[in-house]
Amino acid sequence: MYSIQEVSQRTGLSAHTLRYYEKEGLISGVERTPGGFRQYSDEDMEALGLICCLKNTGMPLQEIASFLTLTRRGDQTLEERVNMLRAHRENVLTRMEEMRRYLEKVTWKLEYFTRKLEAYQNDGGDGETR
Amino acid sequence: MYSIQEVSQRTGLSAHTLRYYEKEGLISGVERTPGGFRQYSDEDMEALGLICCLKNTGMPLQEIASFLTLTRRGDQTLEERVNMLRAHRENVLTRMEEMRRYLEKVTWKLEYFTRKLEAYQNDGGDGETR
DNA sequence: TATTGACTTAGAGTAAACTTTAAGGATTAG
DNA sequence: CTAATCCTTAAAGTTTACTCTAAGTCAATA
Repeated sequence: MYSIQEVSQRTGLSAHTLRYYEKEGLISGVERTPGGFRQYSDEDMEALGLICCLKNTGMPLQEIASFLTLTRRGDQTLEERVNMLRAHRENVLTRMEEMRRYLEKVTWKLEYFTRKLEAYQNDGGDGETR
Repeated sequence: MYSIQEVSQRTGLSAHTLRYYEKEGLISGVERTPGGFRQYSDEDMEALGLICCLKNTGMPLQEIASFLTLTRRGDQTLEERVNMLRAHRENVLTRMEEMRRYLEKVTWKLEYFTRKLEAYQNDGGDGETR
């Protein structure tokens, strides 16, 4: 079992954010000490791993919350979850491909500017304030 | 010369967004008709192309604005611009690699759930509400 | 000429994902 | 025991990037 601080360090999410995620329904059923402190189980950590994974590939928190709500409803929601993941995966692949194309253009621009800079420097643009 | 509607269609940015970008200093010096309507030149279109490119690779609008402000100051800012682009390119590459790793994990999860779903369906989970 | 529809501005409103604040209760090192 | 630290909730505030509204101006057409 892990305290909220430990979980924060392991996941890179702030304690604030962890509570926020709980409020938003991303995680639920986190155990508490008699004093009311959160105690995260390994299962919770597992779920948080998936949350980060989906978040970092651009899934909105609301959709992540839906996904994890389905997970809690058990195997009868497997098909829906598979569909969600499949759609998400396609989206990510599309975005990555788009990104790759845009990055190519950035690379060309960079090369163009680099050549232009060299020309400018060789041409006496350096420090010559005459 | 293009009207704001034409530019909107060509760039995929709404007319609202185009005016917003102007207000935020991303573009400037857009010509006007006697009546005050915006008339975008090919140069403006060129700049908008770069803006979209940088935006779609995740550069914040503020930074894009800085970049284009430097561009307007001319060749003496070439070095700074090259540095910005280089740094941006590195960031994008890093993010893409991170993305790739996260997507891999999503793919595993998807495969795992798919197998689990098949097992569930073959096991009579289909419509049997008994 | 009248009307439709696109354009103008300033400024308010929205959505997502936090982040901070306020006010106070619990736990632990010394 | 007590100070320091960590925890609690509810709610307000922040940032980014739009998006919309209101009130009015301009242009083309029937």
